[in-house]
Amino acid sequence: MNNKNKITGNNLQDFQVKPDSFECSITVDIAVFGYVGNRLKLLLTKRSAGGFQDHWLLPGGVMEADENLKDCANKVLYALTGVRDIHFEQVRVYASLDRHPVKRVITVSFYALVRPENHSLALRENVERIDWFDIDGIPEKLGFDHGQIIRDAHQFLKNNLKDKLIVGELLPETFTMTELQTLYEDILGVKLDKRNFRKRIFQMELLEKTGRVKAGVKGGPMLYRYTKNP
Amino acid sequence: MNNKNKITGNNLQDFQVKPDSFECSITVDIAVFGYVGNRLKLLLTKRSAGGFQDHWLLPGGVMEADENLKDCANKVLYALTGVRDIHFEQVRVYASLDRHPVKRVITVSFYALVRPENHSLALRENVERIDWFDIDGIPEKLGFDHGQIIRDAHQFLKNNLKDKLIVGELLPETFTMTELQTLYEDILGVKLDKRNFRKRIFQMELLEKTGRVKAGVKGGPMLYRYTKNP
DNA sequence: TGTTTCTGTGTACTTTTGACACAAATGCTA
DNA sequence: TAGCATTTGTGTCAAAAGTACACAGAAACA
Repeated sequence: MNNKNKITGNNLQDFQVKPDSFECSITVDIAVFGYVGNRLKLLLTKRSAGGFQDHWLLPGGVMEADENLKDCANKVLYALTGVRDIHFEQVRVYASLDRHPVKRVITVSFYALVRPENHSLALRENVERIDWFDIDGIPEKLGFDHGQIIRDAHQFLKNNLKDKLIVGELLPETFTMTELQTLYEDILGVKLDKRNFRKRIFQMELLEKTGRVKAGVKGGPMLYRYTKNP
Repeated sequence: MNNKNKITGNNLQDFQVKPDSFECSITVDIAVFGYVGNRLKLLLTKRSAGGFQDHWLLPGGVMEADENLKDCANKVLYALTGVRDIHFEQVRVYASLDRHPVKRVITVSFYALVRPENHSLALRENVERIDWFDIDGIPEKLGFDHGQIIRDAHQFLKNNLKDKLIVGELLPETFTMTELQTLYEDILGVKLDKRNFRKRIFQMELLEKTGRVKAGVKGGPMLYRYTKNP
């Protein structure tokens, strides 16, 4: 194998001596954001075996030979949360040499938005605990480089929120303006003006009134839903 | 290996039977943008061996066991263009099962901005041609999924241009406002108003006058440079 | 039924964006 | 070298978007 071949790289057919690959695992880690009790939360797990037993970890899984990234992320998400076909997006790749203590692991991170009350959490084998954490109350003891992955995913979520109304699965089918605003505030970590927020949201023309008000709340707030065909 | 282990994934220590990996190559493809003759260009190569001989390809290379993504991207960029330590950024990962005809290949794409006149191109082994193409004149016959990778990288560049003045290496050390504006127009694919563009750029306070004017151009345009410590 | 708490709304001000034209500087050429 | 052609460099005004701000009405709760 000469160096030129390595550089030009794409022509893998040319390699006869040894393959252009090395022992390494490809994994997917998912930052699953949820919205519980008016707080933005992140789903973390704690392992009952192996290293990092006293650390919290993002849910993640190993990619297999016959699946692509989306399939893998879907599989992991479904297996851990029971959620299928949720909106999630690739964030970035982590491939430092020393990020895993045992072997080379290359990880692609995603983020997903779910509504926790739709899915009960179950402890799996090798998972000792699984819990939602306030975004500003993430445990300090995180395994691997998951602290960085979480920061990156949260920033990615903030950036996306600027343009798009991508709260997707985070809210119930119908919701009040205050609920939507509180969600925005919690994701962005800032306080927003009620009247200006409503102005901004309404002129996106993505929501419609349901005609019903939410019971049990003073003031009788109107319930909204996403417009079907925007 | 039970399924639970696969799902929780991060605990690779637990696997004794077979590793959580499969035969696959990790490669890096770089969308190298340059600016020649007032046109935004993209660097492409044509192979002289292997498949896709009549197709153009992004420069790319195989990652090795002892290097991380940045090192690998630097290596590839240096080997192909002679450029070192250039600003480049991760764009995204491509991992479809069928994107390479021979084996499983997972590719991380980057983009880089260089100034072609600083670096002469050399044909390497297995590279039959190497050339700059206008961004709106990219050949149709591209190997693998490089058409998609190029579109994604170009979009990424556009998005970044909105906030930051990241023209980095694309212009010479000193340049006129018109040159900078033409570059912006070519990256974004739109016409901009001269006075509004200058207003926007100046209030970023990233440029300073050199005090010299560019010779050979009517009107005697002022030359600017980046402010050293912003 | 009174009190408390939350909702829902409009206006004035500031900032940002976008459209638009002409005199001065230099290159070019006859 | 004089005149012409081209390119630079600059300001104002209008529209749009963003920001600050207060109070009456609805429903819960006691």
